[in-house]
Amino acid sequence: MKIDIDKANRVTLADVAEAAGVSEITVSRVVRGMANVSQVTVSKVEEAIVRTGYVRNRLAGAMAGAVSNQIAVILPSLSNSVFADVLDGLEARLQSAGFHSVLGISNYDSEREAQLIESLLGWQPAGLVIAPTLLSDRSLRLLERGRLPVVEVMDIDRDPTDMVVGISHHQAGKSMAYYLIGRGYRSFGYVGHDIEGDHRAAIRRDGFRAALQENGLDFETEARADAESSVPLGRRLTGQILSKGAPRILYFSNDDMAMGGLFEAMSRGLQVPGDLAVAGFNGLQIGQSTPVALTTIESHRALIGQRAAEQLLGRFAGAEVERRIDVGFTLLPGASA
Amino acid sequence: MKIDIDKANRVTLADVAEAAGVSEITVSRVVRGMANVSQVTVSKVEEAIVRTGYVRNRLAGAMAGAVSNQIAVILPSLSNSVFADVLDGLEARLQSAGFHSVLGISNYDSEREAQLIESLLGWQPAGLVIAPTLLSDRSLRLLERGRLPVVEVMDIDRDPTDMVVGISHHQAGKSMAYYLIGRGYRSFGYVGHDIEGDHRAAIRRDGFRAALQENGLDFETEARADAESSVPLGRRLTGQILSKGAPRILYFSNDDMAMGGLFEAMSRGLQVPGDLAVAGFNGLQIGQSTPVALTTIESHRALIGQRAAEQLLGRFAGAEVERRIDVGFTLLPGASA
DNA sequence: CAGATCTATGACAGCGCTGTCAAATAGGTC
DNA sequence: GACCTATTTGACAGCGCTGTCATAGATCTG
Repeated sequence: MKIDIDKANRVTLADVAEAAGVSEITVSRVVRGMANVSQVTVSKVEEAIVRTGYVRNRLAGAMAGAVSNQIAVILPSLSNSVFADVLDGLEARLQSAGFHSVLGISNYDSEREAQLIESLLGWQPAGLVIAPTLLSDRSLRLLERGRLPVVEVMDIDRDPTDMVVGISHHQAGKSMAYYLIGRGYRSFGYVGHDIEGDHRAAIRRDGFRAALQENGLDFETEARADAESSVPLGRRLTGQILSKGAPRILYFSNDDMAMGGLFEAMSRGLQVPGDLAVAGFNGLQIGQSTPVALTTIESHRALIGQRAAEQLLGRFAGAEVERRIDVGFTLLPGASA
Repeated sequence: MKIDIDKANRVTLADVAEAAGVSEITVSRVVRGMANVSQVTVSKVEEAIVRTGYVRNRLAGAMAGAVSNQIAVILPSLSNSVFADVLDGLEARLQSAGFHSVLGISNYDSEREAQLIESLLGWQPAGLVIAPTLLSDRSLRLLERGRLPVVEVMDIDRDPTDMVVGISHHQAGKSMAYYLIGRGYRSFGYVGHDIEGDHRAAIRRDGFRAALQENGLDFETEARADAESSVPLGRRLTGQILSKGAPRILYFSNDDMAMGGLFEAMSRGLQVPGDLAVAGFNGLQIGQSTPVALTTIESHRALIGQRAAEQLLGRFAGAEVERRIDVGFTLLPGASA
């Protein structure tokens, strides 16, 4: 389904040129803020632009000049605030440099992801930012052929096609486990959401588990569901675990889930961390405002977006930029574990 | 700052045409899935497309054919999950119809908003969706001149330029007040964030207050800050109010703030709703999972996005669509008030 | 089988802009 | 004033695609 844009009586450069009594190219120069136009002409043209109500046609500009200020952005989801945060940081930085993002949401579906890449590439964007689900071969081929700067974001645990900005989720998982073991915990349980789709959550869990095993430990219980992460899901699964004798501490796949755990414990009148300790991942603001602050790992999502933008901008400016940026994570030692 | 797209050895329609031994226009027809091409030719061309690695150039297509599948979307913020939800609903619907959104974030700044409109309009989008901050005259002129379908989203309390999808925030405020008065509350306080920027919050407050006044009541206390809404802010302001003798119930500018209030009360060992009752707005999922579920109003944000998309799609299809869509709100009677 | 009707394919122009190169004008120097 | 170096302006082609109109076969009708 496509639409006719009203082509009739649209104001073009030629119209402005005529109104100002100069040539098209001169108007073009003024519009683009180029230096080599006399002050007098600039004012004449600017006046004519206002008078005619000219709006720049970037389509034609991008076409003729082989430049674009659009950046393709592909994310797995927006209902998860984590990606909204990344997008927020990205947009802020891109926007201040005069770029716009064109969005695609893959819903953790790698076929859809490939389609999106192809479709968005068709707009000849200047760059691409993607939080990959599980890049299919087709996707990879498209990216390579694209010959445009590509930044993969979120996890740096695997090798990027071009550039990558994020943190090591494996390390994040491990770090949390080390911290908790150091705090004296020995009896662990895991509560997670759909790990098939969210491979980063899976990597964190693996890291956590690896650290446990280094210490001769393992998860005693697990509760998982094939659904997107959410507070109610965390609550429900925690309820399940509690009803069959819980471990001393629960590691959640992320803060949403952990908040659910916290609430379920509170509802049952359990003391956190006395009766049940809780740890999450992401460092969501809300988790730091609960009566018992959540022990979690701040994943600096907005910063990831920002850095991704900067990688692109650097490339555009012709700079040599690093292929791999680790923004690092911060363990937030709350009262919950 | 602009960038050279690698123009060299890019595969064009002409290349595919040559490879397939047909004319450009025939390839174009195949690419666009038009009916009037023989099956034999289609397969030849498809094979050639794969062989050459052709990627459609939508820039040129949009330019030549006066069609675009881009939709400009302008939102005040993304860190507020409310807008992320709208965007989520919008994207889902648009994407399934083959459209992409080009994003702009105004940061509640109406000057910025006007710039974004102008800039995004330059990409000749097929439509525009905007959650207006406070449309300046300049913005309005741009929209009118744009001659493209425009959907304003969020609040339907004022007249739209073209179409509007949302709810009446005034009514939402009123409804909550009526409900609470009906529940027997008589002593009210208000806790709000930056009302200058977020005029919808202001409208809700006005509605709430109007309903109070109809009953000979008014807010006894108010606490406000010139910051974006957040859980910690809600908590801090609630703290302030509580330390100088609180009213029986607090109406918060939204659920984030209300969650903060809830947590502050819990921290102080107050019973909710026994010692302090709490009401919010938005119906965030998390507020329904707390030990004491939040009394709030579900604002159906994803639905707003979805409907906005449908308005556009309807227009594109040439249908007569309503100018004003009220998606309605749902009062969620939680245990908190 | 002439004439009418489809179906499949192509030629051509042009969307609105900008890169390139050339020309005209202004300003400076001895 | 002759010559040289900016500075400012413009002519022209072409980016890659699609709308329009034309043409050549194929199919049908009585």
